[in-house]
Amino acid sequence: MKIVFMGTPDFAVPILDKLVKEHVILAVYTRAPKVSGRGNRINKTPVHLWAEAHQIPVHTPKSLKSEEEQAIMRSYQADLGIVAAYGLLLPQAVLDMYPKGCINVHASLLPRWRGAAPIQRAIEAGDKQSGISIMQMALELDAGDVLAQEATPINKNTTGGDLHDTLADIGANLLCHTLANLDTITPIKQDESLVTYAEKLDKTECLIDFKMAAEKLVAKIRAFNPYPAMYFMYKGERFKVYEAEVCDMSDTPGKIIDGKKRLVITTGDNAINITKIQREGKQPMLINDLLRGFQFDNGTLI
RNA sequence: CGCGGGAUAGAGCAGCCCGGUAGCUCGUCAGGCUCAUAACCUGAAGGUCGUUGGUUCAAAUCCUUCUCCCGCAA
Repeated sequence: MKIVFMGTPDFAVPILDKLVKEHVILAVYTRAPKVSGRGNRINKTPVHLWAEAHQIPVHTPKSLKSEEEQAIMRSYQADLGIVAAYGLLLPQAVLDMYPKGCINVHASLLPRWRGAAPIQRAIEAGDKQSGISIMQMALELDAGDVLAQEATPINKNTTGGDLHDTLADIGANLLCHTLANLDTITPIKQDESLVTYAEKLDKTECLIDFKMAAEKLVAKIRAFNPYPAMYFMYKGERFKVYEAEVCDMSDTPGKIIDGKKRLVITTGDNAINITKIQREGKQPMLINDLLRGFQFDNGTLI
């Protein structure tokens, strides 16, 4: 099939890799390059770079609402639009533009976790599984009829990064499988009573609140590993926490109980034993490595 | 030119401000002790102190070039 692809982050790249082998990608739409990163350089999105490497035309409109942009998109005369974490809303005119409509790859088992950060929110909430939903897009966000789903388990060690990679992979395969069988699939409406929303990740929620329950905190740390990463401040320095486990011990929340041979800090109900950490200016490392040359003062309240 | 931290033994760090034979914790290897151990004791190996040039009697340390890594902000 002839396809116009719309996507932005890393998540979309494995999907493109797979898609390009089985279909014709006429054009790629992605977010415009913007000033970002160290040195404030102008950086192109991962999808943008992929498209350039494959010599496929790239468009980076700020919006698809204008007639002009829609006319450009229409000129490709594609059969189908594919969307994977694009970041722009598609107007009805765009959805109607393609004979086969627009199909979206979403990283959750819809109707659970519609929205911006389904991968992290699923882990944070303690879900036992996540998955990919392929859906026929509707105007309302992530509300379209589901064409296919595939689940994957979330276990005690699954990080946000792990799940991201796994789902991108599943998404690529499931999308291609779905496209191959598109004519035989019966779309299924989402059960509106089961809808939940995955709030966008916010920097302000990354500062660890040690009054939280240990178990919830550990889940959030896992969900936010490796990005955006939960952290705490100690003597004016930021420490990102990548891995931690619940630990039986009770005291004033936020107190360093043991900072010499391991790092145990109390929480609202219990305590967490931090096992992987990153200092400013350093790579993430196991706590044992850090403690060979760096020590936390016992009894310090964070 | 957005702000800032860092590169020292296999790992993690100190030393740098106030130049003077490179150190700590751990790991590794050898030996010892022990019923036994991730315990303890003794000993050993292992570093052109990221790169370039300079200052100096002398540079990990002061100045300079470049490379790489990372935190913040957006």
